Amino acid sequence: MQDSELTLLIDRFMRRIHFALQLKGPSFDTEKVGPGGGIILLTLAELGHPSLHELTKQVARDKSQMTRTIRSLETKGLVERKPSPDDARVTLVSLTQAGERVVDTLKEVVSETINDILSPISKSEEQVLRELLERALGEKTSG
Amino acid sequence: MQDSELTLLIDRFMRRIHFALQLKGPSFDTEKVGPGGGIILLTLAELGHPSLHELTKQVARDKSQMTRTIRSLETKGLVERKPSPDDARVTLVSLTQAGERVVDTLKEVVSETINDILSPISKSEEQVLRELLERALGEKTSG
DNA sequence: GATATTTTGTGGACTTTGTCAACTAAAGTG
DNA sequence: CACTTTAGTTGACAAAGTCCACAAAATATC
Repeated sequence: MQDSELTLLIDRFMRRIHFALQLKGPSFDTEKVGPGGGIILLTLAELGHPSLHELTKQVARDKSQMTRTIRSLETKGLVERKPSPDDARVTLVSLTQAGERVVDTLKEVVSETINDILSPISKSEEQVLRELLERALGEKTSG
Repeated sequence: MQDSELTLLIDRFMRRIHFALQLKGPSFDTEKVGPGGGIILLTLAELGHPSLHELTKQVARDKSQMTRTIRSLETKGLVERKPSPDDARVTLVSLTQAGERVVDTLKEVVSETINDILSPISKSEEQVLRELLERALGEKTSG
């Protein structure tokens, strides 16, 4: 009944990450993808070659915004789009090699940041945290 | 080294809540405080009579934005501000009775929403989740 | 198989948030 | 008393989110 607390915790957590990354930002975000672009690149690395629609559902953003974000990433040469062979309506999106390099940097910096923030809890607890969130979100628990 | 995943999970989690609340929004957000206002009201309920500065740090938002959000909540009669007796620079903020009623509604709706989202995990696991986040954020673990 | 209806993606217009820098006034500091 | 720091406000601008209408392909319905 007092679970609204959890929302505040999650919100604060995300903002902590956001703030910390913003400080480091200028030094690593050479392509200026920003937080929005970053999350999409990382998600793309996870999904492989999703359609715009799948990507939109996964990151829970508005589809019109997804169109624009992807276009901006495409302009920067970090992302590729090609029509699906199966369905002429859908566009498949994937990382370019340049995009993958950016993802590598992102992963490193984000992991570092998260580690700082999570320093008060142990590695095994961190694993528990991740597992719980995955289950709650209905994602693979197997891996 | 692969902790960037956790960022994506947290982001998705928050967005799930955001989306779900947005659907319910019109039916309960009669004062139109929006997500930003809501988080601040809930935080106020937690903190009591913080200064603007304390509130800003807690929710990790920009101080200029805090000024504006609080003003808009004040205009709606949900929040009160009075100068601190100790320090003429600081403004203390607190909920009005109307504000507390809004908080009650918010808590209820948010809890409901969270419960839906957290249905794949058990109550005790939820407790673990909260405890871990609190520890990570350096908040009271005692209570 | 011509006609709705749904799905996928795009574009425009607008609101809300976020960011940055300048500025006032009160404390604190030497 | 000058000098710096802190709390809060304001303005201008950038980024994200929201809504709505639309086009084209796929699906469903008759």
